[in-house]
Amino acid sequence: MELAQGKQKFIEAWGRLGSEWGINRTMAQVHALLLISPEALTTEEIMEQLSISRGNANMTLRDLIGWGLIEKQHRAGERKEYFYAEKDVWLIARQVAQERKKRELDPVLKVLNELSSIKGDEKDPEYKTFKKSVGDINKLAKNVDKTLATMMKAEESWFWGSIFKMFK
Amino acid sequence: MELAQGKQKFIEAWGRLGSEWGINRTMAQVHALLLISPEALTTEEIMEQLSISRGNANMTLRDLIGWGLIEKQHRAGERKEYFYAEKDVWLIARQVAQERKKRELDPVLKVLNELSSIKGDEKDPEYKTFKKSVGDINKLAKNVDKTLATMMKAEESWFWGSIFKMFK
DNA sequence: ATTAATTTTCAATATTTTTTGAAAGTTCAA
DNA sequence: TTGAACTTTCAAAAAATATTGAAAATTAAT
Repeated sequence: MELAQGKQKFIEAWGRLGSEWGINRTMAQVHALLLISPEALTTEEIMEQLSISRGNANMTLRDLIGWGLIEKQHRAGERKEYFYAEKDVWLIARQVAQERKKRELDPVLKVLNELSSIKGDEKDPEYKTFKKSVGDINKLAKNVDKTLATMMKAEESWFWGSIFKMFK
Repeated sequence: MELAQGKQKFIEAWGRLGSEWGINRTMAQVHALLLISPEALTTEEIMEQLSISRGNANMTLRDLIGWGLIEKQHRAGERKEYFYAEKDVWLIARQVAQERKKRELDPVLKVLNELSSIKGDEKDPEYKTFKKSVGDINKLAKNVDKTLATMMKAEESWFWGSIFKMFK
């Protein structure tokens, strides 16, 4: 396979994966494009390479900055802004984990905790089943939460090293 | 908070989380409803409680069966089908992990492996960056893959026990 | 201050995804 | 076999989400 073809495939695959996981396809594709670009790109170049509009490019780039995945760069004597992607994949993974934890897991944990404190008749099967399921999910979610928090502070080699030692 | 109110909140929260993670909102809500039901429910009851159409209920229930999260039950002398959700949360987590791995992670790993084998000029920054990023993502994805495979076979207490020992 | 380059905004439009509901299909007891 | 109970299908409609593009806002050099 040719490099140019490979790039296309990578951008497509990343976009598909993103949309299956609740991330806007275009956002994943812009990220993919920047990930494999040695140099920072301008909005113009991104628009052209992915055939998207200026408005779309602008909003998507802003979101990616919000996720901490890319940064704006300025060049002396130039008005244009350049965009460059963080290339450290472990850092990216932690960044995404952190954002999704904050935006999605934390709010659910809050609700689960509220729901865990509902009182009722222990003889009522409706109440018992509700309490059991909510309680179990709450415990699982807390474990996930703690693990993510640790992962966010960890070095990649240490993290996977420990995982695989544990699974040996 | 009342139990009835709590149930509503749980169904809503589960639906929201589902849609943020690429799972159809209705599917997550039907699953939530069944999770907190001590008894199996009929299509009719599900339609009514969630205010959804027969067609929607039917398709959603079939999907949930496909994910291995609920099962059909028959009752002697009755024509109607009843639906009952697996209540073991750890089993549910493993089931979901397994399905998503199969449907989404495995295809991406296949593409990444192909892309990793592309040859090119080591002096070309375009090639070098492509190769590095794809290679790094590939490694990370393989680690995730192995960890999920182990999790799928593991007992809950053992799994979290090991995780937290490791992070101590 | 002016202006040309560039970025941002957002109402309108397009696309994708989900849902509906009625018709067709199936099942089984009589 | 018939027909009532129930399930499945799927084309059409609705809802949700993403994208466009042109106008407005911003910026910085002169």
